[in-house]
Amino acid sequence: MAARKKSKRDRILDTAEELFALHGYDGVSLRKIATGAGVDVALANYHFGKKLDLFSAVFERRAALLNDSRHQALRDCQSKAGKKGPSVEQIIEAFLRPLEMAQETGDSGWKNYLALLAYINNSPYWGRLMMSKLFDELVNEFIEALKQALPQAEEEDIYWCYHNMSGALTLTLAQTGRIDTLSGGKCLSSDFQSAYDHMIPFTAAGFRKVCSQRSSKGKSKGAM
Amino acid sequence: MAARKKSKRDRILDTAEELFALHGYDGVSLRKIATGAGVDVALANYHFGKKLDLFSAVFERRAALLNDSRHQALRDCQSKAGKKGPSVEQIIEAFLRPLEMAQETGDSGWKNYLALLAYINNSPYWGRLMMSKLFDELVNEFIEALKQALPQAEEEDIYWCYHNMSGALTLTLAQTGRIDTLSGGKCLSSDFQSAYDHMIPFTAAGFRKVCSQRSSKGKSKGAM
DNA sequence: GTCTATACCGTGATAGAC
DNA sequence: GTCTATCACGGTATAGAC
Repeated sequence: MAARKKSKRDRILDTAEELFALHGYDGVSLRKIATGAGVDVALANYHFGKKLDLFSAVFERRAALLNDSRHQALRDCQSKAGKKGPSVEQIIEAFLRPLEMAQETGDSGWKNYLALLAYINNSPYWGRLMMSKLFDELVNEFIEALKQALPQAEEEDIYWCYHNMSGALTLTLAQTGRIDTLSGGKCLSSDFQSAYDHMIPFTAAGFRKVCSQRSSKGKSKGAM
Repeated sequence: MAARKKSKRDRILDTAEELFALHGYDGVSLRKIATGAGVDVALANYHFGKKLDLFSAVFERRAALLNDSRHQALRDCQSKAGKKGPSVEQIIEAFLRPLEMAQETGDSGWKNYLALLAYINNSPYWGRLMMSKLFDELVNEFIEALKQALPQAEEEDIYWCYHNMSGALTLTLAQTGRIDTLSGGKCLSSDFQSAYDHMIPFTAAGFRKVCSQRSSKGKSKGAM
């Protein structure tokens, strides 16, 4: 590992990323971060200011890279698909596979970052505060593509399907090991390929089902 | 509200439930809980012992009730279905609707409890520690029923589908308001009926898709 | 038995001295 | 960049009031 070649600043970010992902914002002290990174307590403050600013710095560090690779995956599948546009499956593939690839790099930093993303996205407090600024633009691109792939769909249905997909993804990113226990070891949270190979057809089928039946909202809607 | 009629002990549990759901275990102090409940700091200690024990007490308080109503819903749909057994849709309905009903009681305690469940289930730390003891038995009943409804399915596929369903549910329970923002107010986290009316066909379609195609594990499997 | 007041002592975030 | 002081906050135990 070239870990010891990293600057102290980067080691603080890496350690903070790991600990915040595991214990959340309040479960981690600057002292533990400093100890883990092998630096003095005050250095985090010197580089990043307040604890909250360090948290934001960690969250922002990899966001642009992630958005770029997902954006690029969408563009690729769109140009491959030509004028008719990509299918639901292809769009979802573009939305999800870059995350699998990030988790599968040997770099545990990406695994930790994505677990942190899961923590933030699932939190009523942090989700409201921090998700929109970094991820709305990208998500809206995908929502637009999905609307075009499902032209008969009601807008609300698309958003609810996206919500369900996002939930499945979030739990996958969180790496809780729950599926390991439930399945008696037959499935593993750490088996990313299996996770995404199942998640993609699962969510695509959900989109197709919900968005093909006219108005699944339960109320009395008429037209087919 | 009959809130002022509650015992101090119950007010501590209610306040702890609300604050833990919003801020997580470490984001809440016993002093804030005491203040919120209108009691002395030491009273939580008197009734529940350590902070961790209070956390567990909150988590355990409604678990049996919840398990009972879901268990009953499964039994009901099984006896209604007769010898052929219930469909995937009916089983998922039995798994999810009791949660919608709990969220829709005027009692905000259930909403808070289920948001806390989302926090715990999505946490790599707490999930490992606390989910199995209270919920494995019930989940395994449902997994068994699903296996019977999808006899051609590989066991791993069932578990991965359950994982995806659990993720969609978890994000719904968390009440993050993210869908409100993304949809520009067209969909609301607080609109439980819409949430479950979409989640049920979405996840059922996912189960059917993944569990009908022989082995979606990606490797070179032949048939279908 | 239920509850309050209070004390203890560790931990934490942050700022200022070096 | 680093070390150290400060000062608030937090978990918990105890003594005793009601």
